[in-house]
Amino acid sequence: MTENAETPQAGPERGRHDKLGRQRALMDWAKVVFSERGYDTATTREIAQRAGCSEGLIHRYFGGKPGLLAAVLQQRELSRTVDLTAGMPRQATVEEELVRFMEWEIEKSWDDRATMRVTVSRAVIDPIIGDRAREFFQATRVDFLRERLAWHQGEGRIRKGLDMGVVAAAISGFAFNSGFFAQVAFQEPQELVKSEARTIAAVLARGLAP
Amino acid sequence: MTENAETPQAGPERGRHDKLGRQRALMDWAKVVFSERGYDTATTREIAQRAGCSEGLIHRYFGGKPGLLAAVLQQRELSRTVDLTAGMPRQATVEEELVRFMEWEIEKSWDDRATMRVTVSRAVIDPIIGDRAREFFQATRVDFLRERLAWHQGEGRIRKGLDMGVVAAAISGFAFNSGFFAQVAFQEPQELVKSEARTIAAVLARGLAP
Amino acid sequence: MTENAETPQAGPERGRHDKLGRQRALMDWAKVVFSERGYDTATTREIAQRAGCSEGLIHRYFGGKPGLLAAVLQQRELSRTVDLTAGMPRQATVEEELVRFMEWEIEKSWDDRATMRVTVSRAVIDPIIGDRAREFFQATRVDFLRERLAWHQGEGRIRKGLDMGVVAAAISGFAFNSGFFAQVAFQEPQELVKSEARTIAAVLARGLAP
Amino acid sequence: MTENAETPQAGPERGRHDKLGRQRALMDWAKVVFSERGYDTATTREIAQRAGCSEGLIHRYFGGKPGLLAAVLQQRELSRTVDLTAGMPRQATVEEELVRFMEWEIEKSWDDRATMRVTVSRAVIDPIIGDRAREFFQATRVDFLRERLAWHQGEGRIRKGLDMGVVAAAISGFAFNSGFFAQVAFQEPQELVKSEARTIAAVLARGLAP
DNA sequence: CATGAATGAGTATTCATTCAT
DNA sequence: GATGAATGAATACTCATTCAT
Repeated sequence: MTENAETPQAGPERGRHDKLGRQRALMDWAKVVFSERGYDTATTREIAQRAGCSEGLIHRYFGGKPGLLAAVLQQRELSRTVDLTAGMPRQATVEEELVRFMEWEIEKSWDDRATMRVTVSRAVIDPIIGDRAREFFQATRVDFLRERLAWHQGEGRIRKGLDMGVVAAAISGFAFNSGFFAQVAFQEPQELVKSEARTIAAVLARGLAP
Repeated sequence: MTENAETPQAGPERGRHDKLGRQRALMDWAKVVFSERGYDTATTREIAQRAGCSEGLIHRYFGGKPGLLAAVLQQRELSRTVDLTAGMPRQATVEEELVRFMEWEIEKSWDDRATMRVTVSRAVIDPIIGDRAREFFQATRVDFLRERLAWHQGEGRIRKGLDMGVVAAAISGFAFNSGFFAQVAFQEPQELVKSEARTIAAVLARGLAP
Repeated sequence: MTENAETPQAGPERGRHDKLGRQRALMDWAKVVFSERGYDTATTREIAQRAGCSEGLIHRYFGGKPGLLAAVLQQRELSRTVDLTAGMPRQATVEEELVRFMEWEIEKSWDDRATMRVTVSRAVIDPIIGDRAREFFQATRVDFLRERLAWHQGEGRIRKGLDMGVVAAAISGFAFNSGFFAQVAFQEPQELVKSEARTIAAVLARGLAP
Repeated sequence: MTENAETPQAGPERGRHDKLGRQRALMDWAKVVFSERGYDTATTREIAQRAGCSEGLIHRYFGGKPGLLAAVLQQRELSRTVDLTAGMPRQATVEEELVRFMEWEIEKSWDDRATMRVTVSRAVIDPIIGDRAREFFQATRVDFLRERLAWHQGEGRIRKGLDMGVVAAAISGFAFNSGFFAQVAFQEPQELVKSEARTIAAVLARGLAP
């Protein structure tokens, strides 16, 4: 739940050969600077300075400022998907399944709120980032949740006739809204957000039951 | 459902003295341009050109680009709560109530997509705008919905013991997500979004029932 | 025969509104700076500074550095063509016609050697400028000379059966070589160049005679 | 007539120690890249990449980009006068002599167009290179042609009283113009250029005859 | 010796803002 | 009051060169 991005590792010593270390430092600080200033207002110069290396590297390694944002976004979602699919065991009840899913989203959203702010702010405007963001934010999560719900449906805990794809999409959207909008953008306290999520999970579970 | 903001009135004839007409044209086109390009990427030149007047006026009237954004953001707050309370009669069932509420949100979000893009894109980054946006996007709607749900609860159509404030907040968040994110930002077709909303409304209504 | 481009008029007073004056100053100083440093090495900053106005104007008025070069080139050739066709009366003999033509080319090349240096240096490499330069350098002059020679041929001073188009092209090329290459690039003294031209004109006239 | 410079030998295998091979590869590709892009626009990176070795070597071997250009420019001076005098037997008529000379120039210019582009593009701007270029392009050829013409004059095929030095200089200039400018810079088809040259050779021969 | 990672000075271009007309 | 010409500060990106490996 801590914001690990606020104080990235210092980059490699000046002049030393360390491509990987510099790429990492650049991406880490990009997250910070982008989130402090917004994508447009952030300057490649500041990112490079704080990462402790030369501006040109941003262009050499990532193909410029837009490439850097894309790289940050990608890296973030890669690690998150792994985390989602690996880290969450199946739950015994639908309600518990939904609660876990929402809590996970809420916590993860908080962890990298910095990156999410920039990404969303940009996605709303730039269709390229928008598409990418949708894929990242939604697709993997909806797939995951649909599979879980379908399994519960198969086990007879959800009534037949409901399309789990649609339900999963809707619930995933709700979770995203809680995690990002309510919590990050509108700054509601996490406990409140989570409690709302639990309430709604209960209602939904009851509504889904046979 | 038509986008009234995409083609604002052309401003007053060039060179004519018409302060009010020019201010309106400038603000109308600012919404469009800000929403098309984002605040930073938008240029005062383009706004002025499309509004049919000179760049200098943006500074004279609004104190520059930030002032213009502020004016746009502020103006919007006036007009919306009205139609919400006025235009929507109480419904006989909870499901119908939720369906209406969500559809209204989805349609309004579409009509207003230009302004919403600007606002959200900024709100996500700038906490001050974020606060204002929350109040506007959420508070009024949550109040409205809570009152409605409480009424249904009083009528015995929703089981006791549930906090309608929490439920209303959650549902309102979901509606916002459908209307703005799914539909506007991620460009899903309105019919799909609405159909998802109806499905989830049914599930929720069932979950709320005594 | 003086190089008028070396000390252009000072541009308009700073801040004054004078679009035309600034365009002129910019073009005048572009000639100088381009010729002093070469196209690539010249900087828009220096051009603007010496012209006494802001860098942005180069982009607003001419569409950037390449546009500025093109503008300079065009203006120069425009005035030259007028000069050529207006200023040269028909001569009584073929030899005199050729001598006059060559001397004109040699003198004009010297007058704006600065611009020619840049243009040629660039034309050799950049096909766009190359094509344009060929048109300017050759087409108008070849047309002019062909017409003159055809007239002499009609008068019986040149033998039938020779294609005046081919002859004109060749002679024009030779003149260009004398005026620019020998004189400007290779720095041979003008008198020597002219005397060579006169000699060859005599030989050619004799060779063309019936 | 084939362009041997356009596809130089690939350099030595990567990482192998082969100083001489690398120097040659670097110079060969420098000619090509300089001529394709011009000196300033060419990048050491591209040259090194195409030569198949690392950028650093350009600095180690040649002392940087300017040094590489100097090396290219210098190397060329060695090889050309030889084939001129060796390869061309005396002709029986003046016209044939001129035709041969011009055709030789046109063909050589084409073969060497890469180097010529670089050289001319620089010579036009840089007086030092200009001087060297004149010596090379002109002096040797003028000497050669003067000797030939003087011989024809001695044989009574050219009228007395004409200064063969002046005539040779003029004709050599004309040949240079055809070979380089018309053909290489302005991209006229070689056959057209040659045919023009033949026409003018006939006219000149006739003009020179006693 | 050869590599390629790293540098930083330098450039064209953009744009909000000012101000002469 | 309205215009649009002019400004200059700011920015992403390039590239010759250096130097750790």
